[in-house]
Amino acid sequence: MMNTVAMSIMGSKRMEMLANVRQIKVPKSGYVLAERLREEILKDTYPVGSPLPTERELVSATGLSRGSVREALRILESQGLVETKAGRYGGSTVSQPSDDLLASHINLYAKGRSVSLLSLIEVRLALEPMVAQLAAQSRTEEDLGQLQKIAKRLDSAADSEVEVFLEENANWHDALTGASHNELLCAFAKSVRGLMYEASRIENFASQDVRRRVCAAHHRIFDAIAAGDSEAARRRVEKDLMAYARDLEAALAAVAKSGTKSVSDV
Amino acid sequence: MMNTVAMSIMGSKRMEMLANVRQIKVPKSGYVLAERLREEILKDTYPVGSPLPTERELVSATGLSRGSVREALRILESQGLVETKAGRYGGSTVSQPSDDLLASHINLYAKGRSVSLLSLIEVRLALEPMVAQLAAQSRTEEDLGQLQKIAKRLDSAADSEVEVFLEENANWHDALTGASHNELLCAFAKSVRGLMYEASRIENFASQDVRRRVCAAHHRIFDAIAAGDSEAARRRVEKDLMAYARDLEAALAAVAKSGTKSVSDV
DNA sequence: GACTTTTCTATGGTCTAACAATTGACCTGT
DNA sequence: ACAGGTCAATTGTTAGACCATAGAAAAGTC
Repeated sequence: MMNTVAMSIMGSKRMEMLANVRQIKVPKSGYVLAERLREEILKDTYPVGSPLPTERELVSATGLSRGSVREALRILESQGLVETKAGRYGGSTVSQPSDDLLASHINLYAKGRSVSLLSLIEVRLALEPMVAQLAAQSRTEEDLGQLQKIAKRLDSAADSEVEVFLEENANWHDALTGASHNELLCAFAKSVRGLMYEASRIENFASQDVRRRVCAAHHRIFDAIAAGDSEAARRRVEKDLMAYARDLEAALAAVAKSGTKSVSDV
Repeated sequence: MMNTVAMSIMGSKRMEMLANVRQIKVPKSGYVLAERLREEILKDTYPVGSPLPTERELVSATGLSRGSVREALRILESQGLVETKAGRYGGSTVSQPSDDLLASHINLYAKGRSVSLLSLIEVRLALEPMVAQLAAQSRTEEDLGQLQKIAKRLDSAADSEVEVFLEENANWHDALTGASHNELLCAFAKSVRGLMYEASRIENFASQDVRRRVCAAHHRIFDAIAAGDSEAARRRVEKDLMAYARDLEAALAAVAKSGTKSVSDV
């Protein structure tokens, strides 16, 4: 037993210690390994395709079990940093995160958080005018050829199947985005466009009238980009996008009387 | 043995079949489970915090081994869709991908692909003017108070330690970004800013002169946002950012004679 | 010699079984 | 009322085995 004086002293000592120890975080072994490997990979001394140690080598190097090693590899794989192949001469290799992977993470974020359609439009309104501006500055002859080829297909699809039109329209936008020659901007723009596409296709929104207007708009944008007039390209895209946003808003108001539309309502 | 006639018949049959089977992809079991759970989670019928089945329940429900189930959970965890806690009454629960998680994936993309500093500036130039514009439209009184508080601390840090200044500057930008009340735009802007911060702090770029100019710029932006003048806010940010880009370019040109600067050179 | 086919084998993919560590609820004594 | 101990369900981790895959290399065939 202890008297009250001793206890109060201990109490104060405890307080002192508490201030120094704080929260202790004991990470799981798989995450620790993933972290180490990630650092090593990002040091950039290993070109894409370089082989990582085999699972069994990692086991003996780390002292962990194969299960933990494999969990680490799954984490890195879903971050796009490694790829794994089975079979002899298989194994894990260093990889670069793909556009699609980043887009899928952005999608998960937007869907998981039920981001509103309005927010998506705002983001698109931030990205796409810049895309057009950069495309006007950086486009190659090949970019122009590609755009023109798709525009042709798109024109002929304007009067037929909606599905085909929508797909070719997506292709056209992807080609335009690619012409900006900015990977990150590209990845952002593509995934936001994909999200809006999902959210708006349900509405049966693309009437023939709308489709004709879209084609006309594309031609004007193309001309500005072909001429290298970045200011005109930006303004055109901005204007068209705002018109699109108004149309979409009107269509939604007509259809839905039930709360805010969000990307998860698909 | 078989005669040549029979063989040629078989040959043609083989061709027919080939056209129908195509490429067969055998996915790993963990990924299949992750996919199913992801769909279920995204159906949005489960609020954040809902418990998933325990690992052993998943084992008996799917017929997979615990290892495969755990790999599936690690995948979902690194996508921010579930959180897992140990202990009794622990287990996995539905979660929303956090801003930070999305930012970290964007960072991995940019670092893994060695995105150039120029590209980052371009993306920022797309995002931040829109952030300011939206902030001017949507800012609450609380947002303004927060901004002003941080601006005060920033002003007093302008003449002292660079580190403190940089941190408060980041805080100010985060507060501004938050005032736009657009989660996705927020997440984009924050991570791109973080990447540029990393890439530019090395350069010892924030001279006292620069710091003073930054503070003055912030005040002007604040005034526009407080007044609700979205056009002015947008123009100001755009102008300041372009000035910043020029300064940065000059500083880099002065320092580095060696190739293109990229975010991986840290 | 140029080609198919077979065999070989290191690698990831999967399963089983067990034990350790964790942690919130509950009980118990004071 | 409350500090501490006990309990039990759950994740964390390991060990060992076997299966499936897929390139290389060897063997066979024309």
